[in-house]
Amino acid sequence: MSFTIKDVAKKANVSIATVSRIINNKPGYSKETEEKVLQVIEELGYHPNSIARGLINKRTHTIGVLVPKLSSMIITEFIRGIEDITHHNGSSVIVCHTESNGKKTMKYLQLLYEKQVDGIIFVSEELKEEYYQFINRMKIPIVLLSTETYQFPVPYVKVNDQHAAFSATEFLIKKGHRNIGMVSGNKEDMVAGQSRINGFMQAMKHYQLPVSEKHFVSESGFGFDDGRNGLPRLMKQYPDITAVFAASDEIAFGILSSAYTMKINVPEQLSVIGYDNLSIAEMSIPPLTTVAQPLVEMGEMATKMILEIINTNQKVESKIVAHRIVERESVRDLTNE
Amino acid sequence: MSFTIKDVAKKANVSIATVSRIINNKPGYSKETEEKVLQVIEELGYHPNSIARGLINKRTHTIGVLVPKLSSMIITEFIRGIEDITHHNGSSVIVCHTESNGKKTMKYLQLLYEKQVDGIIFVSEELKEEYYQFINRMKIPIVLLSTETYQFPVPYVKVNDQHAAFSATEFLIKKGHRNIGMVSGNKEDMVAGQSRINGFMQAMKHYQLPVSEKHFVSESGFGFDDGRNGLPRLMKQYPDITAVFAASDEIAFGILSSAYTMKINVPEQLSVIGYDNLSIAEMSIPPLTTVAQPLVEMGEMATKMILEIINTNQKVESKIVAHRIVERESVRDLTNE
DNA sequence: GTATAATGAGTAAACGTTTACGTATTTGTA
DNA sequence: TACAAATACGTAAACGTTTACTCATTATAC
Repeated sequence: MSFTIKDVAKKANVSIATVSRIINNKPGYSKETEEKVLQVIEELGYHPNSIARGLINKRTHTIGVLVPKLSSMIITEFIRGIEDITHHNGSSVIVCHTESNGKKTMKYLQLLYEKQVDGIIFVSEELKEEYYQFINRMKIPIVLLSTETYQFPVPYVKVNDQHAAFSATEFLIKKGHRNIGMVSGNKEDMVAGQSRINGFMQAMKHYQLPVSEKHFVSESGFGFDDGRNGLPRLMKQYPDITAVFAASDEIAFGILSSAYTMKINVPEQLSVIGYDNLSIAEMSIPPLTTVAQPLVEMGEMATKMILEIINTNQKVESKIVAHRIVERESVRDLTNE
Repeated sequence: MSFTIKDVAKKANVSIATVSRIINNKPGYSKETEEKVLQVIEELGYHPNSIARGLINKRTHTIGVLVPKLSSMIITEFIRGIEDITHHNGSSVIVCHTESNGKKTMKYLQLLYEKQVDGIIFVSEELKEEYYQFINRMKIPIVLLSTETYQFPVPYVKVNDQHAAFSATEFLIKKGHRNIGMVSGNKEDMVAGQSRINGFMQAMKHYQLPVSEKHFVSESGFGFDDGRNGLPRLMKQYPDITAVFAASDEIAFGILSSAYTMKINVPEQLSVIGYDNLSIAEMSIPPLTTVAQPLVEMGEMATKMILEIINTNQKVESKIVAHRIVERESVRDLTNE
């Protein structure tokens, strides 16, 4: 293998304690010894072994991230924010995708514990009791990202889904649309399911528009294919429709694609609003109007929170972050026509 | 903190050596002790500390991945393959994005060494001498993904870029196109720059088509904006163009978007072929014809290779993987018209 | 000049494992 | 029955650090 602190100590004719003090900037050595040791370190190309450090310090400078699936673009953006902050703080990240599978999640939780991560960011998924108990027993700090819990004292950062869905729907209404449908993802989904539907309904009711079964289509997930399948079904049960609220940008892309093959022009014949503001939302044709979650920033915030808990050992407050509508070209304005 | 092997040993009235043997399936204990110990482990919820294990075993079951930037979608797909195999092998991954910055790269290389990763996958970037020297001195196994080196004895997995670019161009030619342009990314890029241009030129020459300055436009990168900017420039210097080869799918999306705003119909007025076959290539409008690199599989292969090096301590062979054309709807067939 | 404090350094224990080695007990063999 | 071999365990060293303690030397104060 390569050199250890012992080699440095020997070559510099000092004790390992002194070397340790020097590389950690703890007092207790003279200018000359410092220089000598530093030079030896340089010569040898010595780098301290952080595994050994971790063992004694109980800090591994690693944080674990649990995500449902890696393929989802929204996850990618969260991770971007997370890795950014983590690396800026001299730590690194281990990402695990659970595929929303309880067994797998527990397995990864154990893995992360065994690897002694300093903290965990739990993303876009329900924090089940079993998970919480484990994390709690093992005393691993945790924060939730894009999900929440009423049951356990765990801080989170997310947008208010119902409110955001309300805003999206309201936006459509204010653009003069009356016949509005929704393609929702998995209704059972704790975080993105029912609350977005509720927001949609609430907006419709608030503006005294009828809302019934035919306005909805629920798919099994929040992906492209769900949108592709959803639109034809929705059009069939609700032919008068002029606008649709997609529960995610990926669903919206599916809708765009489906409309394209059905030769329905967006936004001339059909308006589409998405949810998330993925970075590719501006790349679609037409560019997608959507309700933005500040995804990268949310990742950053969650990371700062976990880091704060780790460093200060104190609780932090949950954060509801603001959403906003990003208007691009997929929604037609009916009001001034 | 939580329980250690000592706690288990004490509670089970055995020595820590016995406990260790049991959790590692090494011989040397009776059925009864095993049961007793296993039960205590269960009761206590004991999990071995892999930091301590790593210290003594010199295996951390962690591999490091160095990528140029995280935002690029192609990287995301590589990582998907990498994480999959890694996790299936009971290891985990630390991803570092270097932003193609030498200083940062060295910093991360040190980080990965300090964290004692078992191996490194180096993605889509030139392996500079400085990097190699470091890795070599530290004796960290490495494999290259989507990049190669003639200078150092390091295995890689990639497609033959020039060949693939040739195929893409040839595809266009066989569809009856004669006036073909190319939007290339950064020409300086070791891996995706000149060789794709060469493949394009080679195909043009092979089919006796003229090729000159006006056929090319080079941008600073391989992203969406590069495509968006590239198309107008290309159209200006080469108005007769009927087809364009984009050096990446992201560039192709930019071209699609640019064509949309310029009211140029794809593929009726302009054909576009991309490069990569990102998973979103089928989501674009129109769905993108492209030369496919098997991205996820390439990530998987690189991971299997690094794992093999780590486990067997032997060299492995580099792999050139096959590309193929994925025909979708962005290229017009001029031959039977 | 002596007592006291500050400085510069070394020694050794600790972190939580694995494992080489030693030893007592059991089993097998003749 | 006696002895060898196998089995079941324990002891202690090692992995590469950090750090509490200790101690000698030098500086400071009177």
